[in-house]
Parts: sequence; structure tokens; C-alpha cells
Amino acid sequence: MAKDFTTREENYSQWYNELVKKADLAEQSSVRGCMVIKPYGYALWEKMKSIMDTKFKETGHSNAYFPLFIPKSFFSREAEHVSGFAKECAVVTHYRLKVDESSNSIVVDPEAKLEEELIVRPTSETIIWDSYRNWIHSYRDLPILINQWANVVRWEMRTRLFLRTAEFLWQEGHTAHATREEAVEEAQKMINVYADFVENYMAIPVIKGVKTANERFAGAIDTYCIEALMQDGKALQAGTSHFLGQNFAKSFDVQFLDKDNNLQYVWATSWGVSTRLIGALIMSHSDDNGLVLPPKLAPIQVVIVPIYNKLEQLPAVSEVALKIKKELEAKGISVKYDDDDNNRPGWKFHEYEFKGVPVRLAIGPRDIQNNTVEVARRDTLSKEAMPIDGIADNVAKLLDNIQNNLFKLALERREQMTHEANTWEEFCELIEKGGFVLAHWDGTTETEIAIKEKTKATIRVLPFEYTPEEGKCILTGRPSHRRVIFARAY
RNA sequence: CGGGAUGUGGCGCAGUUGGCUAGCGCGCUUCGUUCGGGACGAAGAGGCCGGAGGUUCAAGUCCUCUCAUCCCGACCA
Repeated sequence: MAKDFTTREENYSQWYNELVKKADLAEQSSVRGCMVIKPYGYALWEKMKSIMDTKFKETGHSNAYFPLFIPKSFFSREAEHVSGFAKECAVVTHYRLKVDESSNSIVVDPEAKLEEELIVRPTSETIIWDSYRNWIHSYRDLPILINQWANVVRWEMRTRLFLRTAEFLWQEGHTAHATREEAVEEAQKMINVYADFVENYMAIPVIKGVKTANERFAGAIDTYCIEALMQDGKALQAGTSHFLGQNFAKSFDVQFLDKDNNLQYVWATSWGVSTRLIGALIMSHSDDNGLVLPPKLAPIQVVIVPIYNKLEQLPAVSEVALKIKKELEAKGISVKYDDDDNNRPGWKFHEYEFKGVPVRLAIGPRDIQNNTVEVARRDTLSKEAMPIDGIADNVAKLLDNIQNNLFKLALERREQMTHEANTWEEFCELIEKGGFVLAHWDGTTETEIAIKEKTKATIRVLPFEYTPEEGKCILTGRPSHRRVIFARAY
């Protein structure tokens, strides 16, 4: 009696929502637009965090923490920055509640109005640069390479678990440099760090490149990004790294004396990825049976399910199961042995499939007799009996295999959904079908916006790697020297 | 902020032109049989129908107001 589960084909959004719930990753909070990340979802995030954190440290960065609240005046110093975020800010106006005598309810105390309102950070450039001003006086103080793991709030109109919520978790790196070149290099280095993580750990292929002026971060000179393609043909921005020029240094008056005793403004970068990556992970690999996690990120890499009739038979099975568990753990594999007698094997099989556990081992009397285990892989849903001897080596190999296979499948899918468009009609058709569309563009923001209005497609990225090619803009017919990537996006 | 819906046990829903003691499925509790792909039976627990006011002999059902949530747009990591 399988419960109905919406398929990807039927309704991709509904499939996504049900999956997030059934895999026990997260749920909608009763607080408007907010998300409760459940232990399993958080374990996944922690794993992602720890891998990225190690990479940040390897590239010379340190973690720090800055305030949640930003005085309104800070926020408004960088003109473009404020206009980019003003529409979605949560604002603190009071600092006290009181009991209203007449209605006996709690009300905001009108006496406790703040002199200056505080903005709940939508991003921390301003509050961080306010500190950097005091930290930086000499070229010897540079570079400053700092990362912060934090939550931010963007008051979105419409929300979706992991992809867009009013509050979300992320990391934001904020660096300060003596020269333009150094800052650009840093921004590019970090987009490569992200690409490496997303491709080699999350098993999601990405396209690295730069955003157009229109899609750029508010206050940046250049925004580098990695763009991924989801199963339904919509693009998802998986990470961004911004070269901020001297914009924030000028707004916050951060100057230093160089070797020649000249006063100069500091060059800046910022870069971030969020829990949105979990959304990308779900939409890249999962199927109608639930979540599919790449082994390198799965909180549980292997689950062992015992099969038995009478409870008295369990100890014999457990003995073998625990021995295998120990062998696997010795190889650094995380294993869960689920001997909970409350649920039956079939129930457990489905449970761990929903949760995306890459490998499942089932051990029963039959196996004990034959000295085998049933090994099932989540990506292909195939099962085979393997000898218990050497099981740890075989499972380790299998995990690698699954990791590579997931990337390969995702890459194939992306290639199948990537097309060139040479006429406007062709372009519209391809956009409607979904996927990446490579087309010529005349380089103007007006054209980009016109295309967006007509087709809802945006220029996702101008890839770093491209073949120069003469052509005509898909909309205006004006000359173009390269193709750019269009898609509808999340 | 425009357009459209919905609020009924934990979750998903039904409840007719107002009518008696508000139902169903899932889940939950207890017992028994089960256990190699979501088991079955039996017996239970759990509700002032989002809130306020009104119409009426009688309101989950009709009216007014209000609150909340969801969907479609505009905005966005």
C-alpha cells in the first residue's frame, strides 16, 4: 500500500515540496515565509559547511562574526546597494513591549521607539566595512580575508523551502585588498572554490562566468557566478563572488597608506553561498522515489537493515551486521544500523530511499547462511548479493562509483538540455522547452530586459570559457561576438 | 501591492436548500498475529468547526467585519 507521491512529470514544484517533507529535511514554519530545518536537513548542511569551511581556511580565510542589526544610516551609504535591497528589508523600530491595561494583551510600547531604525541584515557588506575602517590603516594591514557563517533576512513576497525563504543560512566572505588585481584574483579564486565544491562534492556540473550588468549584485563592479541547470530545465544560481571595486571603501571611508605613503582606497570582494545549495542538490539528483544524495555529502552513507522473523532471531543477524558496520566505519564510512523493531523492513527500505541514503545493506538468515549481504544502491535502485568477505572495500568502491555516476548523469542531462538558438522563433521555442539556450546578444541592458519581458528568460551567465563567434543579436539583429547563456531561472 | 482561493481532531479532507449526538482516511495508543519492498485484525484516545459580531426556534452551514495561510503575478541567493 504505497502512499501516493507526486511525480516530477506531474508537477515538479509539488514533487519538490513533498520530497523536502518526506525526506525529513525541512518544513514550513508557522512564521510567515520562514523554514524549520530539521535534524536530517541540518546534518546535510553541516556536512556541506564543514567541507567548504576547510576550503576557505586552506585559501587563507578566517571566520569571524558581525552584528545582526545594521543601523539604517550605514545601509544607505552605498546608493546602488540600498536600492538593490531596500524592497525586502525587515526593520526593527522598537525595543520594548508592554501589557496594554485595557485589552490585557501585549503591545509594542510606543515610548520605546528607536532613535534610528535597525535593519536585520540582508547581507553584511555595510556592517563589516564599518568595522574594516578601524582595522585598516596601512598596506601592512592588508589583505583582510574573512568569512562569516550567519543567517540573513530578505523579506521575500513568495517563498519556497531552501530556494527562497524570508530567513536563510549562508556564509559570506568579505575581503579587503591593496590592489585591484589582487581583489579580482580573490573573487575569481573563490568562484573556483565554489565550482570545485559544487561539482566534486555535490556532483552538480556548473558553468562559471560573469553576470551581466543587469543581473549583477547591487554595489558590485563584477559578479562572478556558477550556474547550474535543474532537472525541470530551470537554471539556478548556485554561488556568487563579487568584485566590489572601491565602492564600499569609498562609502565607508576605508583608506590605507601604501608603500609610497600615498592614501588609497581599499579594494573589496564578497562572496557567498546559502542553504539554497540544498535546493540545488535536491533538484539535480532526486527522483520519484525521493532524495538522492551524493555519497560525499550524505549524513548517512550506508544503512544496514536486519531481516528477521522472530525477535529472538535478531541477535544472530545483529552480530554480523555490527561486524560489517565496524569494518565500514574503519574506512571512514558513516553507517546507520537500523534494528528498530517498530518498523518492518519494507517500511525501512522506503524510508531510507526517501532520505537518499546512497547504499543500503540488508542482512537476513538467508545471507548468514550464504555468507552474503544484499547491497542496494540508491542512484540506480539496483540490488545484488555480495560476499561478506571484502564488503568494506566493495562498498567504498561503490560509494565512489555512485558519486561519479551522479555527476555523469547530471552532466549528460545538462548537455541534453543545452541548445543553440539562431532565430527569435527558435529562441522562444527553446526557452519554452526549458534548459540553457546559447544565443547572441547585442550587449545592451535594454535588449536583455526586453527579452526578459517577452520570454521570462534572463542571461544567466557570460561563461569564462567560450568560442568567439560572429553573429547577430537574437532580438535586435545587431552584431555580437559571442554567445551567452539564457534560461528561465529559480 | 494587484488577481484567485481556503480556514473543521496531529496531517489530508467530507459535511446537501440551516435541523437532532460533527463524519471519513492517514497518523497516534493497547493487545494479538506478522516481518526478504510501505502488514492485518480488534478495541481505544483525540473537535467548543480561525476569531468577533449579527440573522434565526435552531448556525460548521446564511450575513458583516476581522485575522491567518496558500496559489497566480511584480521582487529575489
